Amino acid sequence: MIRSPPQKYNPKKVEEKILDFWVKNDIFKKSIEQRKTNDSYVFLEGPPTANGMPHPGHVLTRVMKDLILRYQAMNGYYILRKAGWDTHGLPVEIEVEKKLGLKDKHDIEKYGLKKFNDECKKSVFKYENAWVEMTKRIGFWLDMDNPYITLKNDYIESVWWSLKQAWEKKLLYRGHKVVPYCPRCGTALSAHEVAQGYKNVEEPSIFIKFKLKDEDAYFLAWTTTPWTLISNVALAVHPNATYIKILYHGQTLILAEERAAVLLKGQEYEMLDGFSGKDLEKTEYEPLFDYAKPDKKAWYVILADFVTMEDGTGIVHIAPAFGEDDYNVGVKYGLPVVQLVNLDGTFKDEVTLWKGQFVKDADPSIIKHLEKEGFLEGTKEHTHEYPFCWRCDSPLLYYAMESWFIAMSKVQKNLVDNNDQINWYPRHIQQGRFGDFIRDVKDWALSRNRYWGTPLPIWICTDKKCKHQICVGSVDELKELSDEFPDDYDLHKPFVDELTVRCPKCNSKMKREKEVIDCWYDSGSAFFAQWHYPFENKKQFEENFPIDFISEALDQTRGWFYSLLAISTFLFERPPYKNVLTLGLVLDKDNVKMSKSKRNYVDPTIILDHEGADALRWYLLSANAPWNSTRFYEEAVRETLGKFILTLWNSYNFFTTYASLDKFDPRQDMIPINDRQLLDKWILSRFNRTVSEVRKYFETFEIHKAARVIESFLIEDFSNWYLRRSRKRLWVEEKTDDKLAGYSTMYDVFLGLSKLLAPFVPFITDEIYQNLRTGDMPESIHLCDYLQPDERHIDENLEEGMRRVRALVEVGRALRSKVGIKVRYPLSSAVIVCKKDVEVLIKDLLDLLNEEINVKHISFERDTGKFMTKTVKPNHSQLGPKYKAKVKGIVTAIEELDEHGLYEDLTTKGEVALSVVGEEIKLTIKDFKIVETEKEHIASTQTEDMILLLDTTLTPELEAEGFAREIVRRIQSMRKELDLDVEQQISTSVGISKEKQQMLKDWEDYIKGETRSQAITYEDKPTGKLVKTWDIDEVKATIGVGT
RNA sequence: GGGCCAGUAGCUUAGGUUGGUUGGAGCACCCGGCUGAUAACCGGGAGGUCAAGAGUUCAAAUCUCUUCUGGCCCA
Repeated sequence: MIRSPPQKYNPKKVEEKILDFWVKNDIFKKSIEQRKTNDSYVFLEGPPTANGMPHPGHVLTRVMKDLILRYQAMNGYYILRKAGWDTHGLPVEIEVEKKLGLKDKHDIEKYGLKKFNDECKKSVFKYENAWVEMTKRIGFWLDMDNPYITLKNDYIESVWWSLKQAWEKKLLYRGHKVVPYCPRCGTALSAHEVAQGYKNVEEPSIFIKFKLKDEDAYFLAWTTTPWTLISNVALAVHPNATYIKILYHGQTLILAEERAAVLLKGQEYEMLDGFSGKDLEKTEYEPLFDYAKPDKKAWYVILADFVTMEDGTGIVHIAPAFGEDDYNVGVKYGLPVVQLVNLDGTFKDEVTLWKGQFVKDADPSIIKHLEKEGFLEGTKEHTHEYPFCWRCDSPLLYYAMESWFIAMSKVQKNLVDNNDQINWYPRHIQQGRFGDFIRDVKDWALSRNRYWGTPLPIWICTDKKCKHQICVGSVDELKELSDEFPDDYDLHKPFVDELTVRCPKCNSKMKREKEVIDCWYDSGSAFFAQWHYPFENKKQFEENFPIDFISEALDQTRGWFYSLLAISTFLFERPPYKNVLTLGLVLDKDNVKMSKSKRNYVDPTIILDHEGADALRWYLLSANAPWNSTRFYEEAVRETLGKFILTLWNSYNFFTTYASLDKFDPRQDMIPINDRQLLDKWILSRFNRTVSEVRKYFETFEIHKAARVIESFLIEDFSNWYLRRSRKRLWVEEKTDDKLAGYSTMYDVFLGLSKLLAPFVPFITDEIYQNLRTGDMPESIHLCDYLQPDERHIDENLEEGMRRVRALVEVGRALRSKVGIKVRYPLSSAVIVCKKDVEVLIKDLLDLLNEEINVKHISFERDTGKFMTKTVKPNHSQLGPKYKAKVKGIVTAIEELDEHGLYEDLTTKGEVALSVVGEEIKLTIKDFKIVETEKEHIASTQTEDMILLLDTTLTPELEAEGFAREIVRRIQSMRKELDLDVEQQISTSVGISKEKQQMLKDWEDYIKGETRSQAITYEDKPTGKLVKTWDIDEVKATIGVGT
């Protein structure tokens, strides 16, 4: 039996009830288990780090993943939804350092690695509860009881296995490379980590003069990093550029001609000489500082192609220790690597003036010093992007460091091929942002000089002669090599470093390379490591590879999306996933990216409490294309609640109120669709079309479009038209077939709509479903199948006819408002002038039009002749050019003619002859404008190819009927004010003039019926529970309502 | 400096592939109507140099180029 739910919708209460229902009845588990024998749809959860609170961006990814998975599940696919946690890496260490008050790596070692890593392990799950709660609360169905966790021994063992594969393919090497380095974290960062942290900064850039050794002249160079000048060893020029020597403010300077033209524009200088870059090679100059004691020849001009003429002076200062280009060109020329900076980013002791200072902080003081020494030519504020550490926000330094690498450049071709096989949404990322990155792939700097991470499984023999290197690929292998290996072990530091490992060649002790690995490698291994492959679950791995669908935010493009592809490419030589949906960022109300530091993000739990998960989900899913950024703020979600969720609830409430009153039973009372009204057939046609569009949009992940077609179906078609037009049908006392047809249709639509919406808004849909379902249906909507459109119920002509009728209603109402006759007053007739085929489309739907614009009778005509008068007026723009000065005379002549006769003559004879100042002029219809005017008591309007005419005559009878409706409306509003039940009977007394009483006489039954009045009495002073006096168009009426 | 995405009413946005009547909606505002759906509904009004400029074309919000602004990514 259909119940009538509470009128007010309380999102939090309903959603918590449904959550409880799911848990108590194991619905999530059942939704997976019941599809166990079906084809599977493989999903991989990108593991979040649980050591920070979830924010709106995380909510968006989780909502989107859930939507797709629910959709595919309802389509019958078997989907595992294993949760995952990313647990290693710097962010965790930083948290712990803060907590323990440790300032740097030295502090950590002093504190003890075992204790430190134990703290890290604890810290990782600090916010796990908040994450689990959020995930559940928003309705993201994820198996959080059996997650994969990157810190587990099994997981690490799988990662080691994969590294050994790389080792055996000779892809792992220890290299020397200039890498972005975080002085605070004390570790190098990989390219995709650097990519996380570019910021625009405004910094001083300076022009410096380097004095030539054998001449009283200066090279003018430019830099944005003054602190690197101390380690300067060379100046680079472009071999093919032209350089000039000039006299400027009494000094001789050398710089690129092209740059001089820009920098010294409008200033006076004297050209002394010119040469090409090549001519300058090997020219020696004097160092700015004497701190460096290079072991090789330094301080001369070298040639380099990377010198640009876009900024600076065309002369670039070279410090091989601090730049990739610098390092490479240094190798070529055999330049010394002068390294005067400690690993913590401070100057070494030999730099007496600034020793111990952080290099970037020393910039202003260095600039001052250069100025004092006369080497500074000028400064300029320069805005550019500079990389910062993605976690601790320190500015990165470029450093020549030793590190372990994976030679991704060797498999670049495979990466490109594999990328080509992936479906990217949106498409442009494939060859754009991601493709660019892959085509120019750099070797992956894998090792990290840190503590909390998967240890690099490489051991090197300590014997000076042997130096044998091994990469360990399993726990058994390590056991084999170790003197002692306990049963209770933990594959982290310091355990792995405390093992005594023997060299298989010489039996000497081996020492592990002390680094841990990039945590992006951990998460990128998830597709096999989650199964402890290849040590266990081989079958499961094979069934779940490749992955059908992954989805994360745009910032993962070169993060997780890349690390998955990279690892899968060198391990299995194939792409790891087939479809990847890249999500836009979540921005605040002012279009600014949400970040902790700006504190501009909304706490999702507040919105979940106020507006609920469904409204939150619907907003995120419908606001924008998934890959576009979406603004997020509470008012927006509140609007969604009002517009969509509550419209759904109110219309559902409307249906159930009446259906329960009539004890509508879907098992017995359903009327076959063929026996229902056109209106019913129409909404079912619209519904099935909506279903088919929704499915179409899912194919291409155009989720916003899917959501919008549903929204417009619900609001425009179903709520604002179908239900509005069906109200009267439900208002009859008896259980008529038509009323049952209405209930049947509403039942069909609500049941169908709930299924259609279930993946989007899983709570309210299950709430509705629970009320509508009959015993033979699954116990939750999430155990149902998704809908297929039923083509038999799609009726093109019916939809087109209805569209036209609605268009007529629109202009009809506008017309009434224009002529000033309220809709409440009926008019006797309307005429539609249109073609035969249009008439066929709409003739069966005219009852709707009748009621909406309140006319007694509607008929069709092919032309407007009976109602409109056609006259003609001279068309000046035609006549003007032809007759010039005579026009005035022509117009006067026309005015003297009978205007009706004129039109007749023009249409029958084709022309009229006028005599103007003795001259005969013949005019055709083209020389006139045709003007149509309505005859008396006719109003006209037009839409598309249909003209609607109204007879505006108000007879006394019509006026009486309208007045009766005025009275009804007042009584109804009083009923409402009294908060009466729908069925409650009342007694009504009316105080009104005798004349109006007479008017109402014929309509008493109507008034009684509409207002459920047992009797209507006329009294001078009406009585009742509520008595009100109304002004009805200057008529005073006092009405009393009693129960 | 390069790449990608975007810029439409006060706000949120549709349309853009396939150029073609007067650029649609919603929120907010004003006027009117309707209502036994009270976080409603219907009609009307006001609000747009479709970021700017140029080009192609009979015709450009739509295609092309340039510029500006914002976002993201890279160097």
